[in-house]
Amino acid sequence: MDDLAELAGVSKSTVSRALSDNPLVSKKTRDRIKQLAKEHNYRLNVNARNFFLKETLTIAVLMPSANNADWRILDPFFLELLGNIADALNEAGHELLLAKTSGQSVNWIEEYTKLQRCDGMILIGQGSEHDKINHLWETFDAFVVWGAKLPGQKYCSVGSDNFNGGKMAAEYLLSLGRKRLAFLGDRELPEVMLRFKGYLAALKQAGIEPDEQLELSTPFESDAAFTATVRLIESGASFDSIVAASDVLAMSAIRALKQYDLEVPDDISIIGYDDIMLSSYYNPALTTVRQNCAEGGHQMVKNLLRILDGEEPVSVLLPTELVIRSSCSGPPTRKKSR
Amino acid sequence: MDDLAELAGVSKSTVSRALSDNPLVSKKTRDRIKQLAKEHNYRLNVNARNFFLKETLTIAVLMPSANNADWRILDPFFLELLGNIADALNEAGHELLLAKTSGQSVNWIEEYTKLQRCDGMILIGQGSEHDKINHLWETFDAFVVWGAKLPGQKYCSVGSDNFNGGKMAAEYLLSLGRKRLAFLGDRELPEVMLRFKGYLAALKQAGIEPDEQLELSTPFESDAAFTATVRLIESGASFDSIVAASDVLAMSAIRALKQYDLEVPDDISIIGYDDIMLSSYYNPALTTVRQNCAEGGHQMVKNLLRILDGEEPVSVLLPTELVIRSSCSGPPTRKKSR
DNA sequence: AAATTTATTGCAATCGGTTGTAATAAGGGA
DNA sequence: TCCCTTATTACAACCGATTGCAATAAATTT
Repeated sequence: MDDLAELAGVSKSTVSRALSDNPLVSKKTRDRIKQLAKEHNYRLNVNARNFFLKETLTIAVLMPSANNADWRILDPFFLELLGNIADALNEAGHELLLAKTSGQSVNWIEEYTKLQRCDGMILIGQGSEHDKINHLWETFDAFVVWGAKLPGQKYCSVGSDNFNGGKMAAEYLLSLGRKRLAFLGDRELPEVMLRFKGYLAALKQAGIEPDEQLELSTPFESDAAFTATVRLIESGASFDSIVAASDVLAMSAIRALKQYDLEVPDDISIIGYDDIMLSSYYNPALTTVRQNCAEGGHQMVKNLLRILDGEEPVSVLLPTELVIRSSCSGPPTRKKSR
Repeated sequence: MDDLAELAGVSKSTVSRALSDNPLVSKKTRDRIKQLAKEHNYRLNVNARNFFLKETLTIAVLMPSANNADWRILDPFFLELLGNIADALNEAGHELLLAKTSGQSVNWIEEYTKLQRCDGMILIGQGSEHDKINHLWETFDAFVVWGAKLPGQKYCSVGSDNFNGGKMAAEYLLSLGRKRLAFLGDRELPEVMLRFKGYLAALKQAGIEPDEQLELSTPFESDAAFTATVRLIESGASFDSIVAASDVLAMSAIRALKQYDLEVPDDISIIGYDDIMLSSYYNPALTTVRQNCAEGGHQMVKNLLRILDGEEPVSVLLPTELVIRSSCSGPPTRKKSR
């Protein structure tokens, strides 16, 4: 920069101001300096700048890591979400740092930010840490979480309207004439819990008694859903449809059903959640509850930047949308349902 | 840090050295200072440190962006790969910056690094930029690419043995007694081109004349593969199996086949590539060529760090592995194949 | 005990920007 | 023409670490 200043015959400070479009510098010299900078392809050292300004223009995204081990077993939905966050961040001129806790505690979030690695964080899913996160918020607020909106929640979250999504899914099956709906998903996760409550609400509204036998709570991991479905089938419990808490779970379930020669959608109808890209490619194409993750990404970024500017964030509940494809149909045609 | 120095009754430089385990400082004071730092939970300002040392301990990963527009339409395989890169980077104590070109030219790679945003880059796929990248390498080498190993290539790449993978896929179908193999994939991409060549080699070896009608070159985008398959079916060309250049393409193709009441694997067998997580969930479960993307992630990181240390990188060709599931079977049983 | 070597520690410059404040140049009115 | 106001530009301190080199303290040798 000193060199550039010399070239332009001005001082370093003038160059600095010129490059940042500071009106203290006359437009003429500003343009001249910018021109020179371009010619000599001078690049501003972002590191130095960030160092002085104490900001990083970087947001870290913390992906959930199942059992703090590898997160290769990630749901494609989160990855799509990540893409959308990246887009939104880019538009806002920020960088995206992909972070990983590897079993750290919640206040690692604060540590990490204070370390000046990032200006703030986006957490994907509050998991079972809701209380801790709520507590963290009291002293440190530079984060936004993707997930459920819980009672008494103080931090800012963005997520789909899980209760309604679950309700919508169950209602749809009921409207098709299905009566024995199973629920599949890990209720430890608050988002899933809400979807489950929505499912219960729909049953209640239809005057159907919930049946605990049909409430499958399986961990998020790869094959647990498959096994759970198999167990359900073998238990002999009667069911004619499944509300799954994610598309991946739905797919696992379908695989299990096929193995027992149960046809989807005829014998058993099944509805997923998320509408990941591959749902439409699936066979049968998955009827599912769509989460608008593009909007979600934008809202999270918007809120985080708002917080960093000292403004009030506003949690948002994105509307969910039913995407009807072919994995659900009217009441069982064959006798094979149980 | 000054405060800490005062607290410890030593100078700032001693503190700095103590915290970085410099043997110039006696072990006793080193421990004492570290202890104090912990007590007063002092955190080193990484930004300041990086600024001085001119390094960032950050590696940027550049994901391919179809038509320089949104990369929401990303193949899950790349996302799995991303996860593995993140793991490898973490082990090596580096951060992962997720970058996006948004239509910039190749030498943006150099710009970006020189800007001190990262120490180096990992490019996912060389796309059609092979020559430019090769040229860039002459003057700037802080990057590694995931992709094909091409003749005359100077830069370092890590990727699966695409030629062999393609060959392996075709050979498997041939070994099952299939004779009319179609190929589905975008040959503009060098990786796909190599798989295609492997496919051709297998045909040749089996004494089968390739048929241009069966060589579908479709862009990577979402529905192109579906349409291409439909066109193939409607063209009336006779084929009994498909070698797809990715699992996602295979899934699209299967959807098209189903629509025309062609059974997979009986009427048409189909083999994918990648072995993404959902392949085993698919219906039918996809027989596919597995790329070891965990190993791939590690190798890329290892090579990049090697380059940054001034050592020679070594391109690697990962062995591929055939994963047999149920989307391929012996010769067509029904007459429906065309 | 003095001299010399070796082990620690401190001083001060430095990285490459930004910005408050002082200094200078330009413009306007009397 | 001179003085005062306003628009530009320059000076220099600062951000928070690292490190070469000088200085001091401790240990060893004579």
